[in-house]
Amino acid sequence: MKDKSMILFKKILQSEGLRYTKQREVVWSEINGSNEQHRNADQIYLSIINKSKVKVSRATVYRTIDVLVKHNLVKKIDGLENGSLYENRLDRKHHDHMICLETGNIIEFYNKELELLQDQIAEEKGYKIVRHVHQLFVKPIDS
Amino acid sequence: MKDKSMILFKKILQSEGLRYTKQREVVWSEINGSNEQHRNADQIYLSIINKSKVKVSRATVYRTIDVLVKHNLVKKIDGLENGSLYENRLDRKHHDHMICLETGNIIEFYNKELELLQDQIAEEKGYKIVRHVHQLFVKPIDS
DNA sequence: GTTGTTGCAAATACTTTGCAACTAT
DNA sequence: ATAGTTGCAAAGTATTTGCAACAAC
Repeated sequence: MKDKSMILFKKILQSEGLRYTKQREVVWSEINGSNEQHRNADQIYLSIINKSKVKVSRATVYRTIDVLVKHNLVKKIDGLENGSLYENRLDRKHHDHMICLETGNIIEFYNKELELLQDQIAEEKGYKIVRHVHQLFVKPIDS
Repeated sequence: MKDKSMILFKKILQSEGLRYTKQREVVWSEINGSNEQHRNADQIYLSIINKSKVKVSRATVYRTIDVLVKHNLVKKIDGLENGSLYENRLDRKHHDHMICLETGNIIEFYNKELELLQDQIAEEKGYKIVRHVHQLFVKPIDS
């Protein structure tokens, strides 16, 4: 599994004419292997620094994430207050996010009807959706 | 109309214990009076500098927009590449945005069914929506 | 050996803030 | 007169970039 994802990553690097390096490996393995699904670049960077013996800089974290996002291994969540969050996308299906304003907790949701409705709205105006951002900022019902 | 919106703004300033100044007036009147519905802070600032005799700084534009956003006279559109856009919200009904990736054009849309579906999704998880961001990044169907 | 990659520090872009001068009340 | 407001320039924040040293092929 860890192996499969790394092979896939290598193929992507190849397809882009990029080299396979320890730094790139460790960035992808940190994102892909962590239970933390919603972290910013700095959290990912610090996590690597703490547990990995490989030296990696913030610049390289950002540069590697760019490649991962481009090839849909990682999803970038933006539109939040302070920078973007990143989540592993490999073997995960599409979903959007509900962000609790009281706890900062992030809840994932997916609704097929809603997705279809979106497509339809775009189509009616003569467009097709390339990507979308759908975030619900919420509070617990009893608050 | 211009008058009504300014009276409302004065009331809001009062309610916040803020003073009515030429600078604040001109920022709100620029946003409320313009046909341009999707501008960033700098565009609004420059537009004021060009046509108004009142001296206003960028800092004041940002500070005034904060008040306007807080009181729902202005909607902040974020999650875009470079900074936020602002639109007049007075006497306008809720809508979301479709952003054309080819032209940068912004198309507004509103779909009641979609709004209800959203509420329902949040409710199912025990939350109520405070605000939401829904942006469709699109391309023309024939491209 | 050649060419891509890295870390660093500086640059960038948008926005916020401290402060002394100014202005509304 | 007093307390809030302004403009300015500096600081802040997240991310990107130029470049010399370095590593993968």
